[in-house]
Order: sequence, then C-alpha cells, then structure tokens
Amino acid sequence: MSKPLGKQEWIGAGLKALAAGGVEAVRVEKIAQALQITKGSFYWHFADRGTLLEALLDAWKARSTGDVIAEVEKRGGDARTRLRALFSITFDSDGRLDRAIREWAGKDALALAAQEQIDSRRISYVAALFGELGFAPAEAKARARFAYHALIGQFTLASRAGTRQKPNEEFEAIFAMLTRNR
Amino acid sequence: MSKPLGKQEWIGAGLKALAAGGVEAVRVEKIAQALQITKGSFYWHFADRGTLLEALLDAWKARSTGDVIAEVEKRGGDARTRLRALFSITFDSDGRLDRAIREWAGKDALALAAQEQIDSRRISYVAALFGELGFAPAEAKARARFAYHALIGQFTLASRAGTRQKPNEEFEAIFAMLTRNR
DNA sequence: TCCTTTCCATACGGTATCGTATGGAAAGGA
DNA sequence: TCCTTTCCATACGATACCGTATGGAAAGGA
Repeated sequence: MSKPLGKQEWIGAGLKALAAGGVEAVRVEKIAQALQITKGSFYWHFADRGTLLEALLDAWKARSTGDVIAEVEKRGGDARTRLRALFSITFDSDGRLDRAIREWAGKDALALAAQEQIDSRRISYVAALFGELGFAPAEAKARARFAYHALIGQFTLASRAGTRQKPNEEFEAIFAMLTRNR
Repeated sequence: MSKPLGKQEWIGAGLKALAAGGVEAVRVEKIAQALQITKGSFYWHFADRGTLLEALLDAWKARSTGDVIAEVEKRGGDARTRLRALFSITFDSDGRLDRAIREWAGKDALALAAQEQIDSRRISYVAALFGELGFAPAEAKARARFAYHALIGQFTLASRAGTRQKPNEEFEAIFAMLTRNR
C-alpha cells in the first residue's frame, strides 16, 4: 500500500459526495469506488454509514462557524466588507454543501440541529454588523434575518448550473436596500 | 374491485410522498402500499417511475401558476392583500411540496425547468404588484426579487417541525421594509 | 524469525426497488 | 354463452447497498 487512508480521506470524499448529490448520494460503496479502495477500509475506520454522516456534519460545522467568523474579523474592513466576506467564505464556492445540509435537515434531526446552530450564529453576527452601521438592536436583528433569508433564498434559487446570475449584483442590491433608510 | 384507480390516484399519492420525503421517497412499491394495491396497477397506468415523476411535475405546475394568480386576482384587494394571498395560496400549507420540488430541481433538469418557470412567473406578478404600489419598473422588479428570495429563504429555513416561527410576522416585517421608502 | 497490529480485499447473506411476465377476475358487448 | 378489454395480483430476474466475516499483506517489534 502506498499510503494508508485515515478517516480524513473518507470524510473528505464524503463531503464531496454530499455536496454533489445530497445525503442520498453518500454511499459507502460509491465513495470507496471514488477513493479507489474497497468497503473493507471503510468498515475498518467507521462503525457504519451513520457514523460517517455524523462526522460529515461535524466537519461542516467546524468549517462553517468559528473559523469563518474569525477569519472575517481578521480580514477587517467596514461592516459592508465583512458582510460580503462572510457570505463569500461561508458558502463554499457555489453553496452546494450548504444546500445539501439544509436539504438533509428536513429529514434528519441531527442535521437540523447542526444547521439551526450555524444559521443562528450567522444571523447574530450579521445583526452585530448592522448594529455597527447604526441600527438599533431590534432593527438590526430584523434586517439581519431579512438579509440572511434573502441570501439563502437567492442561493436556493440560483445555485445550480445554468442559472447563475451574478450573485454579487444581487448581494449589492440587497445590501443597498437594507442600509438605505437608517 | 370496488372502484378501479386511475392515474389521478397515483399522482395524488405521489405528490403526498414527494411533499413528505422528497423525490427519493417517491417509490412505486411504497406508494402502492399506501394505496393498498400492488405494483401491477402502477405499471398498467404508467410506463415506469420516470413517467410518474413527470406527471408529478406537471401536476405541480398546474396547481402553482395560472390558477393561483387568477384566484388571487379574483379575490381582489389592494396590492398588499394580494401579495399576502399569493404566498398563502402558492405555498401549500407548509411549503413542503415547494421545498421538495426545489430540492429535486438541484438534480434533475426537468424539475429545474419547472421550478424556474414557476419562480419567474411569480416574481413577475409580484413585481407588478410593487408597480401598483408606485415603484418604478426597475425598482419594482428589484424589490420583487428581493421579497421573493426572502420568502423562499424564510420557508427554506423555517418550514420544518419545531422551527416554525410565525411566518406571518416575518411576512409583515418584510412587506413593511420593502414598501417603506417609496 | 515469529507474533501482533494495522489496513484492506473478497465473498456472503439480506433488504429494498425496479421492471417484466403471466394469469385471473370483472364487466360489457356480440 | 364466448370473446375482449380493463385492471390488478403474484412471481421473477436483476441491481444497488448495507454490514459481516474472514483472510492476507505490510510493518514493527521482541
């Protein structure tokens, strides 16, 4: 064997499958095939498919929260800049992983918990940014929810091949509308 | 036999399954079980599973467009009233069917086409309503897209058991924000 | 060298579905 | 009555996955 795989490789391939085809596409035999290895390896590292799914959720949570917000803060800039950075980082290139998790959350309690956790953190952070822009707490929170919902909706509607319609423009429009009448 | 079933019964049960568990849950043997009948009937009325799926898409399109907007217009009222009526009718009780289709659209070209068709019609209609409220065409369209995205986002985030958070309040907030600075 | 641990290949048994094949029952003519 | 059409039951063959069982190869001690 050239280099024995560990859980990480399986999780990585699992995330790819998840982003590409949703939870239903996360099949141990398929992933094994993608990794050019056999199930034998999988069941050595994981108890069963469910365990992999949990690991995928954890991996997503890890890469979707703390790190992201910290990274945004590190980059600095005004509220607008950070808001934009948040979304561009948070949603991976095309938002597929997020979509897949959201879809998954409709059927699984664990996924739902993970998603709600992430959503609420993001919204709180966005609310703080609006606060920095001069909005009163309640108004900031309302606008944050609004902005977040609109972004989610935009991704939900547009993030598929062939439909992509300049998400930046959409973002700018939303931002302009939400920061207008302070 | 008490009353031989037709395609309609299968489509109805199919829509239920679709709304409840997504495309993946639309299984001919499962639906047959729900209808308390056997596959024999299914394959008499339909060529295969794919044919049923197409029929489901058509059924959804039919109940999601023409009829809805016409119904809203029939009810009358001001723009705000109609806007509210549009969403309450358009999304069935909890928006599950819409969600399922949207999810499906991420993997299937036919579903994607159907969904885009419906979305664009709804957005155009909403834009018209904003126009009636006094916004210039471009602005009306922008706000319409915004409102629609936010609603979709809101449904996407909130339409699951346990998370329901007064969609009406959310709607009112969105509406208020979007009609404020004319 | 011999044993143990780590990691993976292979072969099985089991379930869920799909789509097909085939036969039968009910109902309506001819 | 006999034939035909409509609609459904049942049995099959085939595929995709799951999780288990078992054996072997590589590597590192002892």
